[in-house]
Amino acid sequence: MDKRAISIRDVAQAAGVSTATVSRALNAPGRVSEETRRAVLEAVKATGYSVNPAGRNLRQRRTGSVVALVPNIANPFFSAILAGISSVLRPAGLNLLIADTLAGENREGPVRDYLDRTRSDGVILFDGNVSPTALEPRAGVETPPLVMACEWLEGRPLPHVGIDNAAGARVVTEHLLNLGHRDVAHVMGPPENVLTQTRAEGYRTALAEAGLPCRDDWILPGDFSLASGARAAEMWLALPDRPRAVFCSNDEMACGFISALAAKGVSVPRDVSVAGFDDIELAQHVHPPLTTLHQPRRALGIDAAKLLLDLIAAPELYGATHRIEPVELVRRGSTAAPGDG
Amino acid sequence: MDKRAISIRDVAQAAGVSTATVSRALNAPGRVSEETRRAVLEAVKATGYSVNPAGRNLRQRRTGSVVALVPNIANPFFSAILAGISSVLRPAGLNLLIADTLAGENREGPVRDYLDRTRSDGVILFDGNVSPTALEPRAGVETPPLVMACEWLEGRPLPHVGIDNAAGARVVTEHLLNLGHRDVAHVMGPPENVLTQTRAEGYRTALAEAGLPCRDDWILPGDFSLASGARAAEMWLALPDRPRAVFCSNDEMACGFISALAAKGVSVPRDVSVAGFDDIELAQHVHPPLTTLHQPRRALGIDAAKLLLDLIAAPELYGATHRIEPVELVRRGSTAAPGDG
DNA sequence: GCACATGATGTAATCGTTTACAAGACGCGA
DNA sequence: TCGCGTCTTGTAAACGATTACATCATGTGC
Repeated sequence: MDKRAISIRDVAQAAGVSTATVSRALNAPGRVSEETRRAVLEAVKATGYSVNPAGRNLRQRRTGSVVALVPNIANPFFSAILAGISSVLRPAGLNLLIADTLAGENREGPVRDYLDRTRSDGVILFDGNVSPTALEPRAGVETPPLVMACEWLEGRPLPHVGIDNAAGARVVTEHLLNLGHRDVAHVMGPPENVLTQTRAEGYRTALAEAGLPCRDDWILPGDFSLASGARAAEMWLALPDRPRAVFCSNDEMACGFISALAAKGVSVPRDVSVAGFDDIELAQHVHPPLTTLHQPRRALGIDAAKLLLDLIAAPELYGATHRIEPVELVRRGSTAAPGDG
Repeated sequence: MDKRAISIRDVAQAAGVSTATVSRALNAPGRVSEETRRAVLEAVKATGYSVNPAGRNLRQRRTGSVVALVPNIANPFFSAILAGISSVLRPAGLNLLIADTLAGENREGPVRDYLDRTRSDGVILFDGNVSPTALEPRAGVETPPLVMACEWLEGRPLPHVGIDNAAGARVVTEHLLNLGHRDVAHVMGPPENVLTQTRAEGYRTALAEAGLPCRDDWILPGDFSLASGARAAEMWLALPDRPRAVFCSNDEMACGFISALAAKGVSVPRDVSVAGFDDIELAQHVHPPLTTLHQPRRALGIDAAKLLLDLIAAPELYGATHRIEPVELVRRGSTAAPGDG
């Protein structure tokens, strides 16, 4: 048994042809004769050869992998999306790399690292808060195609996959209004986040359409975390005239909100209706189960990966392509008409 | 501006040295004179050079990446573990690849694909149900170091990181016994799974130690899914003498169990105490919050990655190393003394 | 019978690094 | 002064694939 792994040379020798022919037989079967193709395939089987990606990548100036940059790997919101991405990438022969933008001190680091043709063939970026300079072209560094997913960068036309957040927020708010509520509060995400802003906009639009004023003191701060939802519940409790419906900008805050209320003996939805956004797994398991807006996470991942593959194949073809996945309101137990219980 | 990205040659030229010297200046600074080292670093900065991993990998016969093989990427149980892995890998200059063993038809595919030195520098395998043949050495293929995490392969001495599942299950069962329960049922995971078997063993040990018989009709089948937990609840309801305590082999089933009971008007923990295993995020948010055994998931990921790095550095040094993380019982609302409520 | 297109294959360059080996300079002890 | 180890550097050979180009045989149209 040899020490070195078998290479294309061994196959060539076994088949009695040159390495060029072996390569052609495997990658462009139409360009060799039927006879040699068979001989090569047989030699491949006999030797147990499989191509060495490092060699191929070097020659072809590719990396064979696509990187998904998420704000935080530990956030389970992304797992279904990553599964979708993986399901597209694997058949295409590409590896899925993951990294988080929060790793280390500066948010830019990982983005800069991977936004480089020698490091990845393409990037799917889930973080809309990277500094704009991180995406600037740098001298001597070719940048691979980039797809924004879920979040996006304001004022920068980049390919994007996501949902219509404003419309979604509007649907949720209208659901509360349709139940008969006239006083609807809103718990916001982190202020600088595009999702926060867009969802708040949808909320305001729905109120305006219904001819209702938008009261500033009914807009409560948050940061998308469970804890901030609980804090918002405290603020809500302290309001002189508590609105009987609350739309939280994401599910985690809605869950935190509900559980903090439960601890204070306030009943949902009898005393207050609470709705969320995202339809994370937790949403259907809290008590009461959460009314929320469903994001098709696996489909989003699949879309993002497909779009990226298209861009890799033909970088110039696409301007700022957008793919918007449809969303759906999921009515569960956490919302009800003001009188009900 | 040149078309081709800048390579080590450009740096060599700018610094007036050979490429070998540039390489040494960057990778083994002690082996060049202080003077040339400075010149090289300056040239690097001036040109904006960064090493091309494909070239390096080819020469060094490495891939620069480690792959985590999970049964199912979409399962959020793994996200915190992956975050832990990533936090160790990144500083070490390694990429984290993820793939699932369920992708495609055969469970072996991805394992075979990545268990190859030309494909990955190391593998962390979370699936204990891969066919043993998938790990067999193959002619012409060098296998990279492999670390089993969470699950393991019976009768095969492989490096492993995880917890003591038998002891954990025993602690949970003892908790129920200490509350005063004498009748404790058990909901099992998929029969062929090592975790299922080991946790069941811990359950039986605890019963035996307490001098209690282990009744076969109180051992209910399941498959680790929420739905199977709900089905187990139906079976429990149908039992002639319902045991007043149930230990579910994982949290998902415990949650399914509880919510199915709630639908039937059975109250937890008043009518029956329910405990789980894992302490997934959901556990603290169901109603009532679940008593369970906490697995330090991030720490497990960190451990697995560190062990793998050690193995990569010195493959021969380690036999079947095991690293066992301590676990902890988390008492929440789902368990109580038989009389309470 | 000739010019030329077509198809199949081999030769060798190339991708960008690292590193074995060699070589020159220098200092030091005998 | 000579021999030898140590430092520093350069030359060139890998690593393993793909592919531009050349070559040669064969077939086709006139």
